[in-house]
Amino acid sequence: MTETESAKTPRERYRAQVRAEVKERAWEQIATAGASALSLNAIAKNMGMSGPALYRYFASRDELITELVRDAYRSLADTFRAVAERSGRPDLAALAHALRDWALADPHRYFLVYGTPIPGYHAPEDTTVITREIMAVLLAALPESDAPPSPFDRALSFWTRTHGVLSLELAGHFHGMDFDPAQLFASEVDGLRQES
Amino acid sequence: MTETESAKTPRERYRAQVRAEVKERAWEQIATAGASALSLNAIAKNMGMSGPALYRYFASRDELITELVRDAYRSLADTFRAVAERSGRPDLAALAHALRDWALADPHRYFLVYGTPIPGYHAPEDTTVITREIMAVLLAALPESDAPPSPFDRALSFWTRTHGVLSLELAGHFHGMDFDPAQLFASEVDGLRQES
DNA sequence: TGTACATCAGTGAACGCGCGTTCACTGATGTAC
DNA sequence: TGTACATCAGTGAACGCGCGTTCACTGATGTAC
Repeated sequence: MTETESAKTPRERYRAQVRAEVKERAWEQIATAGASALSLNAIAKNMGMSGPALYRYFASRDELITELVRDAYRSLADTFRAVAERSGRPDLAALAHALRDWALADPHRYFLVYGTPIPGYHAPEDTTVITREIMAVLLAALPESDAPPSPFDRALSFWTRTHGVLSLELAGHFHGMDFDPAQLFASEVDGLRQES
Repeated sequence: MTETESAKTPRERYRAQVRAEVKERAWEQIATAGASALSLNAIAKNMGMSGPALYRYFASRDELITELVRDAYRSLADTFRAVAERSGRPDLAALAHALRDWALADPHRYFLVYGTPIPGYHAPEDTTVITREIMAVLLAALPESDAPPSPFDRALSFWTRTHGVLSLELAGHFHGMDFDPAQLFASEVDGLRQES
């Protein structure tokens, strides 16, 4: 028997399952009332358990949030990697499109990572590893050019432009304005090509 | 005696003063713990008053938040107007610079307006009047061009690009990356000119 | 200028609520012989 | 296969906390004659 995922005792499998369900409910709760309203007691009640029971699975509320943040980053990194692997040489449009889909699929997950920082909560250090992974995929889609801007500068522009549209769109700042955010998003990314 | 600001009874002046102080403390609290942690009781204690006393000045917590949101919008609109009046024909760079200064001066105020929506809270309808005012100043800085994009489209790009840099910068996503956000900000706004 | 009354700011007690977290305990599940 | 023991999931009670909000009340400020 090797040390694979499946080499788990029934108890370990059960633990993993409960942890997963807690996180699922946590996401539901975040989607309803936002990240700052995340409550272990409410999640427990929702699962038909008593509050203290969850302390078998998460040391504290902060640890749960940290897990969610990590999962969100991981999910985005996987999405980017999938795009890169599908198309041999990924182009910016494909990555942008994937990012937008990822954000729209779960706006609260997006805001958990890229929104207003949660007061008193500090993201774990190791997320920088994942962000570098995301950045690496992006840089691979940006071949070195003769003149400035450098690939790194263009990657930054990609990042700020996409988030500019997404954060305003998801926060509802385009409500009542008669235009298509998807088109604005696309043209902002497209503009990256023909700039000096 | 005319119906001017100064034609207030001492009691009215006192009320206005206390309301102002409550809001001041509210901003301090937001700066420390974020908008979702805003608490009337804590503000009252901070002012050396009992909690219920504030209900003479604000009908509810939501009304206080609404006031703060309105003041924040108002402040930005005034900033924009001041730029427009100072320079006869305001250019984008000046407006962008003013926006950035405004955001950096009080990141929490920025996030209250443009950050992750506060769960369960809905901004008052009349803020759209102020946002239109801001948009009008911006459009005045963008003369009609022969070819697309239209001034409106360029105003949108201005808006999303500036917020893209600002929201990522203020949320700390540039930490540890070796570059100057101010320069990125400037070059993003600058790029608006030379695009198709 | 003085008195009688109305207005209004602020208090303390109370209500009902939910939070994170600790703790001693019960009962079920797994392990060793 | 059966028994003895260890491990661990989950419970209910409790602690201390703070919240928004209502209410009956006191005392100070302003108004009318």
